[in-house]
Amino acid sequence: MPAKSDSRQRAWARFVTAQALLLERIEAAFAEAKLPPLAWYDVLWILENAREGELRGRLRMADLARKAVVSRSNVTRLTDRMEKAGLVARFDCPMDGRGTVATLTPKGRALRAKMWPVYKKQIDTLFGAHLGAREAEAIAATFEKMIDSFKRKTP
Amino acid sequence: MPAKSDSRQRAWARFVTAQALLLERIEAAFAEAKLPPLAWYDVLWILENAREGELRGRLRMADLARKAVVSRSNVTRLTDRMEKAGLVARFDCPMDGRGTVATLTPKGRALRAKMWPVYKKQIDTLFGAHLGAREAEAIAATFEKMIDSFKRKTP
DNA sequence: GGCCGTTAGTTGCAATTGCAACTACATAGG
DNA sequence: CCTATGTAGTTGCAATTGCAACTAACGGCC
Repeated sequence: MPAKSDSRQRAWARFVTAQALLLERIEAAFAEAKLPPLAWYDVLWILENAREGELRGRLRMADLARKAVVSRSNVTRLTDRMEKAGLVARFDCPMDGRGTVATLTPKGRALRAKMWPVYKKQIDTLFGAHLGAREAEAIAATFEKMIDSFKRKTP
Repeated sequence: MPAKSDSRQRAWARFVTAQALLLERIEAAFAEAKLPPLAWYDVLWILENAREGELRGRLRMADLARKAVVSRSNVTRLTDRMEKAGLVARFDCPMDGRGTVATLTPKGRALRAKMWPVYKKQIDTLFGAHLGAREAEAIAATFEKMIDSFKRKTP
């Protein structure tokens, strides 16, 4: 955002600011409801939707890290805390002696279900309310392009 | 992002993921160029563009915090580090004995100028390249709406 | 089979962050 | 004028985070 910024740069600036504001508010909403932070929700959701994988609901730590967009060491600690809270379980990977797989426990599944309405409400009022259906699709498609192109560069 | 997610929720999910990936890459680009993190750039840029204000290039700490979307305590530490690095200076606010104002030093201005090309390159290739001019304007306008509506709720 | 370069995950350590408590000052009301 | 209430900024402390170093184990190759 220099003095003369074109529309793309303005879009970037708003993009960053909007997300910072909304995430702040979402975290606050979780905290008010005495629920864990968004990062936990992400992990729970990723694990819950990992059933398509080869390992039926189990996910390698590195895959979890990639999907949640956090560092591997961060996933380790995150999983530590969530395991201590009884939300996920870790097992040795059957195919790879070095590997570890994480799964959701029933308690973890229940917590995700409890967190979702709180999350959804924030998404709807802060984000969705400002988007037409067509616009939402366009934005989803555009960002998906960015994500794909990014991953193509860093596989 | 539940099982049946409408387009707005998908848009939100992509929005969050895209930003996490891009910010990660941008920080890496700054680090590779031996430059400070993005948070420093933000502060430098905000201060450089604060000349419009009543205080001519000086900004109250709380205003800086609001514009950078960080907590007040965080602004204090951030400013501490940047002051130690000679990039900003702090003075007592003339209008308010409790207040402090921050300004850019020449060195700070120079650093921002040096960081911008690195930042711009990342924005252009990771973000701008996937946006048509019209689309960029739409996105900028939409996110601006979100930000404004948000601030109206929390003034 | 045994060695070598890679990869998976964890851990130590230092840096960043947020929340809550605190000090200093400002402003309103009596 | 003086007290009461609120605000600005900083700081202590605990939690989260990333980077780099480490260990264990895979896979190719001789």
